[in-house]
Amino acid sequence: MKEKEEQKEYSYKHPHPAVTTDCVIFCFDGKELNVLLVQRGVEPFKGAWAFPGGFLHMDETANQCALRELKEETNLSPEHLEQFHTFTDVDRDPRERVITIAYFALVKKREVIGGDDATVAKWFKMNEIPRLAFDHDFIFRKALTALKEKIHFEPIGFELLDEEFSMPDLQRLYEAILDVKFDRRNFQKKMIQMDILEESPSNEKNVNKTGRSKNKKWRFIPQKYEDMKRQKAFRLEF
Amino acid sequence: MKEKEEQKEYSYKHPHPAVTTDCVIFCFDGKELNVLLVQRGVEPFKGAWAFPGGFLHMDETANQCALRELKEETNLSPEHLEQFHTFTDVDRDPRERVITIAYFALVKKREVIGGDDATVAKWFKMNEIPRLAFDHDFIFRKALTALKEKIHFEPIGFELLDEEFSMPDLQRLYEAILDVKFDRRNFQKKMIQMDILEESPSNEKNVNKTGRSKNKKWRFIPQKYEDMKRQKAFRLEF
DNA sequence: TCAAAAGTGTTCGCTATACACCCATGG
DNA sequence: CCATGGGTGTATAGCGAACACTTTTGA
Repeated sequence: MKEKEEQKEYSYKHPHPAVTTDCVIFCFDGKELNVLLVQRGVEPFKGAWAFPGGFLHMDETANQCALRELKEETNLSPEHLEQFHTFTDVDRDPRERVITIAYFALVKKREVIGGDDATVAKWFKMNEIPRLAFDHDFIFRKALTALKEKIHFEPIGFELLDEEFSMPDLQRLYEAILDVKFDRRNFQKKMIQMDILEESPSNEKNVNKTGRSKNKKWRFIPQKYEDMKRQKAFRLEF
Repeated sequence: MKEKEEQKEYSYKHPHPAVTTDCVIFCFDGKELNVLLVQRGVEPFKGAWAFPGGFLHMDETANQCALRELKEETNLSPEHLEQFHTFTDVDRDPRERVITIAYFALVKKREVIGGDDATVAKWFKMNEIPRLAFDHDFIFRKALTALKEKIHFEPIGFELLDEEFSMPDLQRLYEAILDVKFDRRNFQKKMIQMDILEESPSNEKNVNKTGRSKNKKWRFIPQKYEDMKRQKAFRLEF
């Protein structure tokens, strides 16, 4: 045993597990959900795909760690990371005892992604996701569940869309996330009466002879959402 | 520095945080929610009240750790522990870097509680909770929020009641947890039409001349809940 | 004896749901 | 030209919300 090469500088009276964060990042390509994966460059699971993440530093919170690793490995900086579960199975990492604090986030369309060093990062459509490293398959299933639950209570879906979007865009997004089909007219009615959207000014220019708009765009107004939330609970159900 | 006295036997190449679990345990005394606290016997925060919990062993999951500590410190063994958040503030423990995985659970009425060794454990009414050790005040607020959210989707409230309970009992429970007031008749109607309850056989014996029952009791039927859940989502809203 | 709790049904208004037509776009 | 997608309105049924009277219990 060459102890010199593997210097163990940090000692504790009791054993400590290693702690990592992992991020499940979703985007929407207009048709379906996509998920961001990075390809592992080192053992274990070298070559396999996994969620971006890494070890917690002693001077950062888990949230900061997740943001840092995400920036390093994929150049993404989501506005809002949501911690959804901590995974602690004893054997989930073959190297040593590692627990991981998992986050999910939604990012607009397909912002730039690029590895820092040799990291390869890539978007995967939901039905093209390969077998993942470690217990990341399990983490992914939990993330999907957490996302579905969350979107019932918070209008986080808008983080996936451009500032201006059409009602069918929004509907496709919700249908992709919740894996259901809605009636167009009822979906629109519900969205409008929630009073968190605003018509785009450009709609006025696109009125045809019969008085109907074409290619109608909407905007999500966070302030309106805050106002609405104070009165009644947000509840997105169909 | 007397290194001998403080033997550091576990060494790592990179620094590792310590990992603990903490449990926020709720019970219902028929009128309001209560929370289980233990009094700390050692520094830091010696004498202060905190949630039962302790350090994660290397051969157990966080869930097992939470159950073990709970059993040791309070002699409780809840059927279902719900992990709701992991707290990672850098300075949340003055001794060293410690992150804690927090759980909440609901237990029936006032089952036995007793410390293992010198641990003092005690139920506190919601409005009589003292300042807590560490960041446990913060953890508590998060636990309450998590409980309220959870009870909208899962009929976990029944874990707090005896096998047989009256409708007013159940209503008081929900009112205590959600901090709202319901109309008796609408509450009962909603509960009944969810089709997860069953009348107690003893109700038949308690019918008076006018044909009404008195002291009517109900039971929660998990199987009915499973059946119902397959058809439509459980949604407890008023 | 009296006040508070508990058992029981009905009405109304809103909203979720189902549904049809016309126009625009692009292949 | 035709198929697909998108813009718009109405009718109905079911559920949530408001509400009153009587009996029982216990102070």
